[in-house]
Amino acid sequence: MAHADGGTEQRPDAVQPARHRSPLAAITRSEQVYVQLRADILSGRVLPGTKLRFADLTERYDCSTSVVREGLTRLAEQGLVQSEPQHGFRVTPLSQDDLDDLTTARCELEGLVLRMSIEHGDIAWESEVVAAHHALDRTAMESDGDPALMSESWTVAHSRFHHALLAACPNQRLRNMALSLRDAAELYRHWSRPLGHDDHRDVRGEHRALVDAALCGDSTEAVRLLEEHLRRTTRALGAREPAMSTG
Amino acid sequence: MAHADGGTEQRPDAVQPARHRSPLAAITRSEQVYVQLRADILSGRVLPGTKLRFADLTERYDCSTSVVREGLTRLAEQGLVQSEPQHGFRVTPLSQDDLDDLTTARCELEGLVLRMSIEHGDIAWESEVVAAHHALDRTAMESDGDPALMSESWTVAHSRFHHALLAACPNQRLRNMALSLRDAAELYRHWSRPLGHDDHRDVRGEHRALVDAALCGDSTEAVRLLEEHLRRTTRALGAREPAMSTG
DNA sequence: TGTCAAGAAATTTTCGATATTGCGCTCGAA
DNA sequence: TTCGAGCGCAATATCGAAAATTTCTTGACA
Repeated sequence: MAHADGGTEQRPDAVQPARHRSPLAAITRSEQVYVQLRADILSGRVLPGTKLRFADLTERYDCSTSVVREGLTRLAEQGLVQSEPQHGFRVTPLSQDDLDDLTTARCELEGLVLRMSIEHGDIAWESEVVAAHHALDRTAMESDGDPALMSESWTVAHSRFHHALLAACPNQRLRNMALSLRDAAELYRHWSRPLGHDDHRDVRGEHRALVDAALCGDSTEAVRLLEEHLRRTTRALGAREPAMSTG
Repeated sequence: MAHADGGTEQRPDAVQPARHRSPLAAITRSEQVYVQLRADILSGRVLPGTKLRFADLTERYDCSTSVVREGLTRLAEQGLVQSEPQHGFRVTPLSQDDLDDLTTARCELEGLVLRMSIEHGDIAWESEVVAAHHALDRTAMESDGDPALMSESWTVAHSRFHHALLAACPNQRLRNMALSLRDAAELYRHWSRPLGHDDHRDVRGEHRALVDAALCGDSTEAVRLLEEHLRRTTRALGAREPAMSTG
């Protein structure tokens, strides 16, 4: 399995053996491996386009092919990996066309969900938005180690902030679809930023304006700001090479 | 496996052995079983809420548990079946709340996709819409055997018509999401109609008006008509018992 | 030198069996 | 009679290997 970094084998293995948990909270090996596999892809530990071989994965996650296969199947259904019969799985490659499509879809759908969220949000929702924004605002965007890389903590805070904004949408289906589009976009955010990014951008300012509009209940303005936010990100990413999928 | 009818064991087995097909068209057993399982659920041959036991399914589809499991996993990811760890899978039960959510989501998303489709549709698209509508218009809604049941051919024609309407949307992600919502709604259409349906409705008229608006390029009117169409269906279905999930 | 076929190696897919978990039953004690 | 522990059955989850398929390698032949 080709990893971005050399040897981050950090598998938390936080899940306790079954007998120590309540029966209802039972978690299967498949679920664990699926979560780890998904995290490894979304956090950028595996390059887009990378072939995912069973032999590698069973060793890495210490389980049988069945379990790996189930995880990959789920991810394939989500579009995070691609399945080609008799040829196995690979992390979905990046392409400019796909990014354009993705951005359009997000502007439309995430905009819609944000509007619904603002119109249905209560005080608890507002609180969580404020809290998430505060945390994001105080987190450094650049990584300590390498200034060209995004920090892990910023990524987490950023994700939490946008999730918070959408959380009050009463329609679970629409919300989940919007979130899955965010996940798909996460891949691009990870792999494109080192190549070309817009230094003139005031990302923090964009987030602040978004919060202000949301808390005022001005959904139309908030949606406008969100779309601008998303398109700016796409434009920054578009500066990279047209196709960076590796074999 | 509890089936709606007694013994429709019709497994086409249309797929030829591998050596007779080109390598690229290779189809795995998993794919076949997944397609059949999906069809069995969407076409209403399995009651919503039904437990899906591995022993039954492996016998029915003549394959091992792994293959069945993969199919069920994919369907679970789509929301057509539910997975409860250590308790197996069951066809997603129907509920009034879920139907309301689903209808709202469809009005928003399918409306959006229809608008994009109309605004991007070319002559070939128009032709397919006209053709699909003609076929639908000439297909009897009631089944020959039992007038209370919808005919299989009408269901197919109806699906093809709505797919045709959306086909010109240039954004594949949005289109696929809209189609997956249609699939989810298919379950409700199947299982609710016998219980209560609105005889005063002019479904054919609704479809005709939709086509007229679409071909005129009047996307706003078309979206309005589509939303009305969807909400009417929901209202008709809402007349049934609140929860018809079976154990 | 280039092409192609045959065989070997590598990889995916599928299977059948084993391990594990959940559930219902019996049985004994309070 | 009721409750709970223990036992056995049924169903799911996981494994490891066989089977099937693709890919790579090699060598003969033009």
